[in-house]
Amino acid sequence: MSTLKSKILVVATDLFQTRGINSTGVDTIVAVAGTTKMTLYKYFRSKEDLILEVLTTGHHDFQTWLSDKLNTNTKKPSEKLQKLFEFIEEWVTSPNFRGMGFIKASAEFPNEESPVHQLSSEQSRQFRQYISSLASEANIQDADGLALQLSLLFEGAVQAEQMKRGSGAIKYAKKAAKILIDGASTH
Amino acid sequence: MSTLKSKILVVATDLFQTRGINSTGVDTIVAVAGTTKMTLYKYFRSKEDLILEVLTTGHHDFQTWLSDKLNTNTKKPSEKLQKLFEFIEEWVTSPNFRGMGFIKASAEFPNEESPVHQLSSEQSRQFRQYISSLASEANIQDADGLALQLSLLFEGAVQAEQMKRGSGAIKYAKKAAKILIDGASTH
DNA sequence: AAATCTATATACAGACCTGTATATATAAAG
DNA sequence: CTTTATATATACAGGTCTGTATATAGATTT
Repeated sequence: MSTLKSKILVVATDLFQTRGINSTGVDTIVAVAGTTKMTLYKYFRSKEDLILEVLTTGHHDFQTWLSDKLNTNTKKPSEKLQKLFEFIEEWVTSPNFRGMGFIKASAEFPNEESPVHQLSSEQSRQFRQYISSLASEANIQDADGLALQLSLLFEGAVQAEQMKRGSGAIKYAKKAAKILIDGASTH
Repeated sequence: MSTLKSKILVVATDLFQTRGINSTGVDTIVAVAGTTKMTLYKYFRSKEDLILEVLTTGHHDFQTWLSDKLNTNTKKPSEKLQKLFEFIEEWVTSPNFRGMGFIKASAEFPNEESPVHQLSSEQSRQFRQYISSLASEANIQDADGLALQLSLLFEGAVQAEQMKRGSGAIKYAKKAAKILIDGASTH
């Protein structure tokens, strides 16, 4: 991938997260990236295309990082679920953290017909599905229910952490997750 | 309050919730409300003023409804905390439910200098504070911690319910809340 | 050295948005 | 009936945004 294209993606990810997607014009993006609109529109057909690619890249990076981390550091399925929020905390508090795109995107694009809404909604569903599969492997009865609860904690904590770095929300989310996982495991 | 003004407020609340705040122009609001821009700008100095009033009204309505409900239906402090999510579920699943304004607003206005961001952030803090006071009265040690956890569940569930009515998220949030409250009460 | 590819600089069309100005209707009150 | 207050209709100024058109500079290849 061209260095300019990836530079634009990085800058857009950052600006979308800190200033909002709709409030960030392409002029601002190219100015910060140190290029021009002509170049941006060479690599992305439209701003919507850029948004979709930012979302796709961010989600892919997160999912890859998380499943790698889980697969290399744990063996037993039950352990994976327990370690999940450990790694999420690590991700969220890392300097590379630029927020979870789909959380903000679904709020800024509430129209269900919007491709941006559809993608972010799909990514949210995928992540919940991933948690649910971990819960299933750990022999938890209501895997979908637990996955939904954990995703509520996750999305809430990420949003809080986005709004105010070092809010500590993720710490309490982790504690809550442990309690919920333990509760769901016993019956 | 003039009927036209309240009509504009109701319509704006609805459109902000379903289409997003930034994506809803004042032309659309007055068209749906059956009036004109001149009238809107008579009652609201600017669109930002309208947004702030929508937020204030919505939050006030919710807080009033909730504390009334808690005060009339329960006596013991510990009961209030237990009943909290019962009533929240009732609120969220009621036909009148038009979402919690501050959740969406804080996502659409991430700039900390924005008055809209400041108000929505303050409302989120106030609600958390209210939960914390309930927890304190129920003699829970880490009242702030539990309040943060419950607010994560609440905000996550409301957002999920906003995005897809009847998602059932609030039901699982309620179950999770019960577990967390019980856990925090025993030690 | 000539041709080609990539990025820049700049201007602009067309759309949309907020907020205001002006003129008109309607209805209540003196 | 006349005055006054309230709402409408409509047009528009000024700004911002996306996306494109045009001309130019630099660098690499032939």
